[in-house]
Amino acid sequence: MDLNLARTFLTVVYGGSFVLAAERLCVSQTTVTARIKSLEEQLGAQLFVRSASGSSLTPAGERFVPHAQQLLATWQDALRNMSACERKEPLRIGAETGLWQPWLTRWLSWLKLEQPDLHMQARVGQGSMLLDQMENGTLDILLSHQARYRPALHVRLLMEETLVQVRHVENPEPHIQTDWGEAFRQQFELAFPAQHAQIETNVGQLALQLLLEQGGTGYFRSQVVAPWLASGQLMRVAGAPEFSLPVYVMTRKACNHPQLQTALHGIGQLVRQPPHPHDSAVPASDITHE
Amino acid sequence: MDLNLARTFLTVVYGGSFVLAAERLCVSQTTVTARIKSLEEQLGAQLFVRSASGSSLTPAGERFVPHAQQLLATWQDALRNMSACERKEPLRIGAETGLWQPWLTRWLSWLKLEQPDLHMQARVGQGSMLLDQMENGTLDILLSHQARYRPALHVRLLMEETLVQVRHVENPEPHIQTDWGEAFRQQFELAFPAQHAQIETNVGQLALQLLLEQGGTGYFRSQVVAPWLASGQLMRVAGAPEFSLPVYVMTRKACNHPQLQTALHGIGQLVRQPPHPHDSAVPASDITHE
DNA sequence: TGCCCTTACGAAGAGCGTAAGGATG
DNA sequence: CATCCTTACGCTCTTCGTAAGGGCA
Repeated sequence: MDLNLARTFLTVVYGGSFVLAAERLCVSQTTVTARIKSLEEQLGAQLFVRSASGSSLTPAGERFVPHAQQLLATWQDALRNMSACERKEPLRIGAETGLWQPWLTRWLSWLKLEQPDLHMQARVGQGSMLLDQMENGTLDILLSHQARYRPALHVRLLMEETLVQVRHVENPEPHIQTDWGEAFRQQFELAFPAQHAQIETNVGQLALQLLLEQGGTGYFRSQVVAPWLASGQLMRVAGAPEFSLPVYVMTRKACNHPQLQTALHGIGQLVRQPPHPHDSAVPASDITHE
Repeated sequence: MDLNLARTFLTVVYGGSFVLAAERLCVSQTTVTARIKSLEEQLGAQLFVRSASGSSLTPAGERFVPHAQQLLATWQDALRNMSACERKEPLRIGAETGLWQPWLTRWLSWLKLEQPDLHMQARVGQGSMLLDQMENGTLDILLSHQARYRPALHVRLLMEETLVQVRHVENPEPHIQTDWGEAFRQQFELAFPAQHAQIETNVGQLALQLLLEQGGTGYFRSQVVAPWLASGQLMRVAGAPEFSLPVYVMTRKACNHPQLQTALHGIGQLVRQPPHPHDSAVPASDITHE
């Protein structure tokens, strides 16, 4: 029995439906189905009554609730107790400016859920500055678009995002340039040798907000702009090349923080998940929240 | 976190070494290493001090013991509570005579460990009789060398054992014939048309015991006789053909006993494991225990 | 028809065993 | 140098996501 099953069970209980639980747990709905099914088999009893309006507990499910709570509570307790005597030094996590949304934020909340008592320190900044900190030993783990290979560092390619050029439907001006890192800059200058941006920024969300309000053209991560492309507010610029934007996660080999592996595992999980409904379904509020 | 990790942890604690824990859990020793390592990573603390004379708890490990116990106890409690209101009808398990050792015995003890409160009924007998019971609906799950395909039954090939002919090193007489089932009998008569056995039995272990004490020749499962072949008490009969002996597990599709899946899963696990050290290392005592 | 859940299936990852190597008394 | 544990590697099974289907208002 995996404690994930108990957690999934309770999430369904609290939410009242598999769909909602899936969202809260950041997994697909079929995964919730499979987990509940597995739990039901192990317990030898049906836990939920499925209906068109959601799922409600059977008597057996009702009786399992306190046990599930106890299991999770015991585990949390154990985590607390263990980390209590461990080094109090925080796990220092860095992310390049373009990456804190949504990856760093999701990552931190995942970590907080998983290790409630973990002391962590999050920094957002220029890639090269953070890379220096990694080498200094003043940063433990870094999310960046640029990799720097050193004997003391461990580099892993997390994923490849795609940058596409989009424009406001009505007004293609001004040209807004986002600093997506050194590698992108080089590629971009090769593709558009004579182009000079009217506006430059180092935060994608800022550029996007400007573009939506004032009009303009610029490069953005395809996942991020997908909802506006769908709604017709933005459109792809015909003929503009796409760029690939790798994301690396780096760690110091010398870092022996006990939760380093946990953190690495967590970010690995997150990037494999599809864009969360919340992230794309309510684009307007996403922007205003910044 | 999987509860297996907690169970493994406690087994190591009680036994004092990874090797011993591996034996008790019927897994390889590297598996124990991996599980403990995983647990240590999730807890962010080292649990054992490894030494040449075994493993002892670190302070952190010491503190984790009660939590691990609590986790397992809670889960056992949940199982008890769930099955308490379930049908009281026992899960009826059958096995053909040749299969109760070692498979049925291991299976039952695994089930008892996994589902302490499961009410079960074990029957050993002639394959055809048990097959009839399956069709009658008076048996839920059956381990047999013969398959019978019926719409109401679900058949799965569990594994293929190999029968080899062996003889006592000094004395090849008498010829002892074990009834390994219908399929084997047919194959055997094809291979040895004129042969008539001096002694017939329907229990392999009985034949083996006779053969070891009195001398003789006969067909046995290769895994079972391996230790005596190695020790030189027995030898293969040159030129004698090998026979393949399939093992099927059958279930009634109509059976909705809540623990049926658990049981199926368990036997699937067991057959994938190598012959347990105990089973082959101490052949003499194995025999006398019967 | 829309919502909620299940089934089928392929791909990625986890778990486990074998074989070989390091440490420690 | 024997015992106990770890590492490396390959295989298998599990798990998860995508796509498609069923039941119920």
